Amino acid sequence: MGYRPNLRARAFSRGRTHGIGLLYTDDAWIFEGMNTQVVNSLVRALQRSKYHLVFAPIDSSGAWEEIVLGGQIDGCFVFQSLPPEVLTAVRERELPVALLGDNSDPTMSQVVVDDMAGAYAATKHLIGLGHKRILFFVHQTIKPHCSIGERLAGYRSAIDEVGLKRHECMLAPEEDAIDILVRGDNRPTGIVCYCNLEATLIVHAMWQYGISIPANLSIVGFNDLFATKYMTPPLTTVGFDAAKIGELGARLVLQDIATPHAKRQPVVMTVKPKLIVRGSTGPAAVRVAPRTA
Amino acid sequence: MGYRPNLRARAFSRGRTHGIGLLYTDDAWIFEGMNTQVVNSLVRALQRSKYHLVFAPIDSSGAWEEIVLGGQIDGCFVFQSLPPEVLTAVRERELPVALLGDNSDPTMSQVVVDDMAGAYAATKHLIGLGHKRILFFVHQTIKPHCSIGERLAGYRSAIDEVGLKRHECMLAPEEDAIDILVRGDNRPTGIVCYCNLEATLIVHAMWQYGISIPANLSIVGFNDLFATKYMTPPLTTVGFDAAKIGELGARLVLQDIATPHAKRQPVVMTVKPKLIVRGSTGPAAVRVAPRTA
DNA sequence: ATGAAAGCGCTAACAG
DNA sequence: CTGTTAGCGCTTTCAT
Repeated sequence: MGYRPNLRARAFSRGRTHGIGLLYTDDAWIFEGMNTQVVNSLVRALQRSKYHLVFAPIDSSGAWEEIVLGGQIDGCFVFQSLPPEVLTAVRERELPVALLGDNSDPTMSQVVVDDMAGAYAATKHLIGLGHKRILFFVHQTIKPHCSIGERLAGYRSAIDEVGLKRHECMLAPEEDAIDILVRGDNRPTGIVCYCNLEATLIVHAMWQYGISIPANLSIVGFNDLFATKYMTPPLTTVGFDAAKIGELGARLVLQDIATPHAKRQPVVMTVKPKLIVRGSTGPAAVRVAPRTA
Repeated sequence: MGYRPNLRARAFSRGRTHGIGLLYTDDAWIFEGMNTQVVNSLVRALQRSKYHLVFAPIDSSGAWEEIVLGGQIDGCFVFQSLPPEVLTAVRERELPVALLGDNSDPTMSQVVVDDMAGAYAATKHLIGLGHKRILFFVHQTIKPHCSIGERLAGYRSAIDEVGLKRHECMLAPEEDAIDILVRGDNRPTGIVCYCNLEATLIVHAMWQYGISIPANLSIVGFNDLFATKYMTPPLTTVGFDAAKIGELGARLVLQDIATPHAKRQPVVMTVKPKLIVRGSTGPAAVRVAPRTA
């Protein structure tokens, strides 16, 4: 009979807004790559439970404080790492929370990707193709993040296992990597990239140098996206189910909302990545002299 | 002295949540391409004014009704086209609103991109390079959207202006476009793509056929993204300032919120695109026989 | 000027 | 089990 409950009054009376915050800093790039898929699944998973996502970028305006402390949200997601004062505020408010892509605080629920396993599989793939000199490369624009260490560990584990020599180029400009790939007689024939960004940059650079992929250089990346699938050549990459992260994360905080603070238990859920072999990797290269760019 | 106003109580008392809805359907792909930048700027522009974005995907759950009719939001953005009952609800609620990427209702405020000018510039660019057979291509996965017609009109206007023949391949699978590009003696030497998706697909296909770009085929796309900038070759494309769309949109609805319903005036704001010339276009091709894929 | 009080629309506790 | 009422915490109006 046309009656509509007033959601503001209900929120006031019940002490719940049915909003869940998404706390993130600029450098988390939540609107890039796989992250958008995580966010998308977050929105949908929450909507299914009659909740909505409240975006709370942490910036100098301090608007996040209003949101977190003012009772605008019933729980929140912490996207990657955050300034300590934000975590403190969340804790003191006893706000249900799930960390997304951050494992720095074992007392909080979290969902993480098994990056180590992913990088291990990627490196093993190159080793299996006969590559002996394999570079691990992280571009300088990548911000410090736990996955860097995880992926590096996976790479090292595979390399060490077969007694190869490590070649690491960490948080460096791509010029450094190109230098290593193009100069000297002992150039790497394979490269494990931190993510699709490095892969894209390197493919682009090699194209300029006339080094063909995978004939002369094999490349593995991370992240399975439209753009990587249609690179020339299509990128061999470590993919994972990003939507699952959102679903699991939503379940965690919704569960905690329904649980009195005292009986909440931090739980960590892991999503397993898998290697997707495409055209950017092949048997260890017969080397050709690079032409100058 | 540590006092925190309770936002729920304030929302109740004042009758405003400081939330602005983002109404969209699945097929609007708001987490793809330029759209993510629009959304991102929306979030930031609102936060600057102490508002927050409430994502309201229109799905079968009908959750949007609660949000729109239940007073969960003080205004909203309509992202591309929506089912008519949603628009009706928005209108009846007299909710301040701005259309984003949709010009179907002149009685509502809106911000649009001048797609016609963009496509015109793209086509003129190819004409200027001496191309005589220029194809306009929209992939089948693109959903009906006003920009398709606009871009087509821009293409036609440029083509007709110099008396060339139109070649249009609308809402077709890429196989159709490839067919046109690869078979026969009178193949197009230039192609205007609806967006970066078509450009990516075509570049990928031509790579398989051994047709080199831009030597044998020139391609112009739409959207300026990391992925298009680092394509091989880098894509000549029509770019526009997506962040501006969010800023203007936010201004429009915030303004209307501060204005009594009776005195609100629909205003349309246009953002001008510009052609970014990169490596995927060059002088009209000397044709080579395609090798079989 | 400052301070008291009514009211927003719902929920939950309580009385009948 | 149904019907009444107090109360959530702020804003705004009205009296002082």
